[in-house]
Amino acid sequence: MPSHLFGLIGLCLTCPYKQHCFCKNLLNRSSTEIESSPIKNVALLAKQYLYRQGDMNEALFILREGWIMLTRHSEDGKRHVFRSILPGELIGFQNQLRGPTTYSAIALINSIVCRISNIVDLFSIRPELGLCLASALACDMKLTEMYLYNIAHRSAQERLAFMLLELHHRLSLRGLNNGYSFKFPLNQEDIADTLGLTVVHINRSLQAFKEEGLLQINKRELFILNYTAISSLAGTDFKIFPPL
Amino acid sequence: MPSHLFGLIGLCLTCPYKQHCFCKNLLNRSSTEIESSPIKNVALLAKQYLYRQGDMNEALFILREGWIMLTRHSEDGKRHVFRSILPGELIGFQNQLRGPTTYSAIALINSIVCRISNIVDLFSIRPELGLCLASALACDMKLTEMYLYNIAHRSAQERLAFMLLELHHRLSLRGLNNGYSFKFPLNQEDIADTLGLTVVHINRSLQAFKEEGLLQINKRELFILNYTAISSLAGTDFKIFPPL
DNA sequence: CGTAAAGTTGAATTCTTTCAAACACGGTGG
DNA sequence: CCACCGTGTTTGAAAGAATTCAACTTTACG
Repeated sequence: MPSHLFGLIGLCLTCPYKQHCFCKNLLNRSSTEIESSPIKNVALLAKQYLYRQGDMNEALFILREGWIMLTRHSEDGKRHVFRSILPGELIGFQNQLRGPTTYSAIALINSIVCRISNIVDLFSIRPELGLCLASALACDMKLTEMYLYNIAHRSAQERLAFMLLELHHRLSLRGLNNGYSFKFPLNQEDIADTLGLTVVHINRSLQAFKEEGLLQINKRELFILNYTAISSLAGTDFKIFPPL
Repeated sequence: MPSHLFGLIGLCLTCPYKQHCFCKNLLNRSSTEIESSPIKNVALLAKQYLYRQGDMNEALFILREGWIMLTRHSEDGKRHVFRSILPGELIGFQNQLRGPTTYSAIALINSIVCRISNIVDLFSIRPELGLCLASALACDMKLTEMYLYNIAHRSAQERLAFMLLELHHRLSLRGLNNGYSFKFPLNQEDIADTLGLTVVHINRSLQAFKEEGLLQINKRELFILNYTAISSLAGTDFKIFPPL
């Protein structure tokens, strides 16, 4: 491929998660018709911020490898984790809206993101991307709404069961699970801040699960031992979250 | 205007909330270049459903007049209100994703919605709409995230203050307020189900506000008497939600 | 091996829910 | 015009879920 074409599609063709990316429908076209585009990979170390709440950020990002969390800090010191971003997922479009970013993006483990710096150009060259983007956002919205529902109306154990299975489901769609177990880089405080509970309470809930033989955690790997039981607590059929 | 052009732009030109609609950027163009499109108005009576959770719904809707709530019922009888839809706002795009609708849309008062039935055609004729749509979804997302944060981390009175000012803000952007007061068709159960609290507790919180002279409710109209006090409880600067 | 970060435990407190009953109000029909 | 009915609002008391605070233990890591 000529080097001036190394851009959107050039990088995408080598992306291991291209089938989960919002732009996947464009990949069916011949790549030679695609213009070069200001896209490049960025590496992040564990605990490094991609951007911070309050920044004026212009770019769009897609996670290629790793695990990113979207977090919001409030004046009174509380933190909320909006969601975990898994490979193939898109972040940063919200920053296109007027005003500074309302949340931070932080890598939990070493990660690689694909950075699209000039969105306006990209969308003027390929307006069909707009609809792809809208679909990706609608998926995020659906997920966020499910968290909203769970946090608003359900008990600590139910929320926890929902979250763990939700992550398992999303990882499975990407082949990032190992049957009923998966790499789990979140600590108990991250879980607490995702579910609107305290670390202490998450700790007790997790222990209850372990004592009842529902799951096990070992060296940042989570093993679901009794899927049926956790699933009935979670109370959600994850088929409502099909792949993009 | 020739009658075959009475479609997207024909209806839109007469829409009182066109400046708040996701498609507003297209209205700057000459309307004669726009093809006819399968768009029409639909009237809803109070308490009538626009669509129901579980339906296979294909259309996109924009509220022209009235007040719609997006609700989700769970098997155990609980209800969650995701959000109130105000004139100019878009709903139903999520239904484009595979699978049945995950929530219902119900009119609280008599309403009129604009129905766009063939989305695929519309977006193939006007691909730029995709980006407009994505921006509208990003706004919804931002709002939903703020509710998520409030519900997950803050007290009943704080959530309530947030919700009332959030509605006041969004209504103000549309000129649907009357200074510090506005038409308020929600009952206490609707508020409770939006905030993840019980009616009883909402009742007590509202009374506390009334006793301290912060607000007053009269014949479905809400009067904010002490904006500063409620605002400090709400703890949010609504400038983060600019018009589209 | 020593320090910092993460996880665990108990007891007391607080906020919210639950349950049950009463009240207010608007609309309808006799 | 009044009695009645349903929906929505109000009130009290007891129970429950999660938080707070403070201390202790374990794990990770240079």
